[in-house]
Amino acid sequence: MRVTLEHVALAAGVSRATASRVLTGSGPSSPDARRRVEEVAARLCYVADPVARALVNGRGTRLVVAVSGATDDVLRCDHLARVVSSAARVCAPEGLGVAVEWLPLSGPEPALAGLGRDRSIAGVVLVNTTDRVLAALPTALHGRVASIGVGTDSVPMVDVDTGTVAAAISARLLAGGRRRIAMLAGPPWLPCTRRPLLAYRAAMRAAGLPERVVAGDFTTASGRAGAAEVFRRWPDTDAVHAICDEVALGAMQVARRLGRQVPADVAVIGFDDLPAAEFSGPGLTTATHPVEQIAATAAQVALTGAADGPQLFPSELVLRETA
Amino acid sequence: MRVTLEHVALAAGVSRATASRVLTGSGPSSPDARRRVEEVAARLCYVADPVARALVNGRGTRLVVAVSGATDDVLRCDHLARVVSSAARVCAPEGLGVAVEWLPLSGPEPALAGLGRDRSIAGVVLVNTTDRVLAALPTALHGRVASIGVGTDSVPMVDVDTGTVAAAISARLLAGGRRRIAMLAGPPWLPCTRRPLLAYRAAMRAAGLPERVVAGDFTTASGRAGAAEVFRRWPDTDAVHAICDEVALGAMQVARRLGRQVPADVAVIGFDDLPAAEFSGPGLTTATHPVEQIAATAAQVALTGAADGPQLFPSELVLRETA
DNA sequence: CTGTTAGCGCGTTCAT
DNA sequence: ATGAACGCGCTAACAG
Repeated sequence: MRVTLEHVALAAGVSRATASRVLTGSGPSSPDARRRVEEVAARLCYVADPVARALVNGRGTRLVVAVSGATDDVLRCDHLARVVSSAARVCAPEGLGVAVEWLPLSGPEPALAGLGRDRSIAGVVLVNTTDRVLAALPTALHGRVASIGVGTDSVPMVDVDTGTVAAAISARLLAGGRRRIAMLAGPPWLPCTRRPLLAYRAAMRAAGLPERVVAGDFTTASGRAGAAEVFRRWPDTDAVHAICDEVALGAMQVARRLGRQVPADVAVIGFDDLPAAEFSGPGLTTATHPVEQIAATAAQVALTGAADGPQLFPSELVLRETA
Repeated sequence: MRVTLEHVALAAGVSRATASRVLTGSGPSSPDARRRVEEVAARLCYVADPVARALVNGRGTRLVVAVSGATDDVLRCDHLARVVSSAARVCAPEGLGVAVEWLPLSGPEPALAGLGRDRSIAGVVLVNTTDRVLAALPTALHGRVASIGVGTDSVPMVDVDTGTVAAAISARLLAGGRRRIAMLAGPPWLPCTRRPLLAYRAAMRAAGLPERVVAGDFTTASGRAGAAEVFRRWPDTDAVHAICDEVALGAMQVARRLGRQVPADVAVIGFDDLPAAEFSGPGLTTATHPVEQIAATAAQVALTGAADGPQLFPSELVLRETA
């Protein structure tokens, strides 16, 4: 039934070792043997068992996407789904699968330590990494880990260039005559959200304008709560810079409910360029986020260990009607 | 460095076999031995290597999500991402990973046959299954496959109850006074899209109304093209029943571009309840689609082989402004 | 109930 | 250049 290396070697009249050398391309082999083995392998549709292969060379069979968050609800978000799916596409050709793991924000770190011990793990992609996780990263993982968002000297990072695009967003709002600009920022414990926040602050300082910052997370509920707080504390706010589209969409709902016209009274800009941004009425001005490309790169880096310094992908403004 | 079963057995003063029996719970073991082994395993943070385990009992290390489609772009869609991510959540605790594979619509079937041969595959979840794939399914996969959409006697199916909800959608449109109702249907080669189509036809027939069907796929581009064709062939159309939200959103764009008011002139109903449906202006009336739940169930079935007949999950209408 | 033995399928030393 | 032998970590069959 199952065609193994043994069958191939037997049919080709060589030993398993020779057949292995030919098929993996490692080690010497005579042109004659090579031809025969390859012919037999093709005819028998032989494919090496990734499991046995992983066992012997200890490379593991799966890439783990590890997500930090307060609860394991973080495993349920659409953004993560895109990351996982994209990683799965780059893993499939190697015979590898993708798994997801939740890294709690606080409490002991059994999950993280477990990743270092698990021999079946070929690589780890960190998502929403915290300083705490970075510090506690098992050394056993060095060389086969990548982080989406923020990294360290020993863990390579991949992300979209949120700093540059956040500056462009501030510039866009200022150019449109807005002067009382609020930012709906990300969670303070999430290092990768600091870049857009710093860019916003720098822009406000350069323009001689006050900062109006409310922290939250990436949900529309957070957008609603954040906008409510903004308009309560600073009723004359004429622009909202949201950390992401979902937050922006939630903020728009509240703005309208409070009698503000968008964009006449309040301009809104998000980030991610989700499908919802195109179809919202009015169309949400936002910026692109190459999630799939970032995830694919992170997976490659985690698997190969080949990191050529931090990788920042560009983001482009998508101008619609809200700003 | 690496703590293996050998270490645990040694430290507990028993043989590997006994330690294995204790930890897997298979086979007899004295209470005394059990206590010692478990204590040592916990202290050493021992976790069995899923790779070695998979090699010996031949259960495989990954679940493959196999998607039929004209091109491998089907691996890039958001819906699939949700399926993969959800499957990954149920696989992770078992030490399994998830992979994705593209099954071409035509040409030879090396991909499908390869899945049957690959010993590293613990289970297969079919997505967008065609009759052709179902017919060519390797018997080696029997008992560890599940299909999202449509199945056969030997491959269990899991899906949302599209027939019932499509009937409810037709009823809603009719109750709203619509009489010239068009359907933007799915690809004819995709069996699982036949249920909503049949429900629509039955409703039209029962109401003594003519059918207006245009086939397409699940993209907004297809929604735009479909709507353009609908309004060209039947300019008096007063309602559009779209196979999914993306199509509905595209159709709405075209309807407005053509001077139709939504919902005054044309009612629109989609399916999926995507985030974009909530934020579109006007809010899109649609129906829920428990994608994550379906995918999780399909993964369970594929992994355990425990299929209690076809599983249909209910869908509920979400009434917003477009119908 | 337990320990010993024998593989699972493959890569990789060693000899030759 | 090739083949024999060993080992990866674990479970299953057997004998005690």
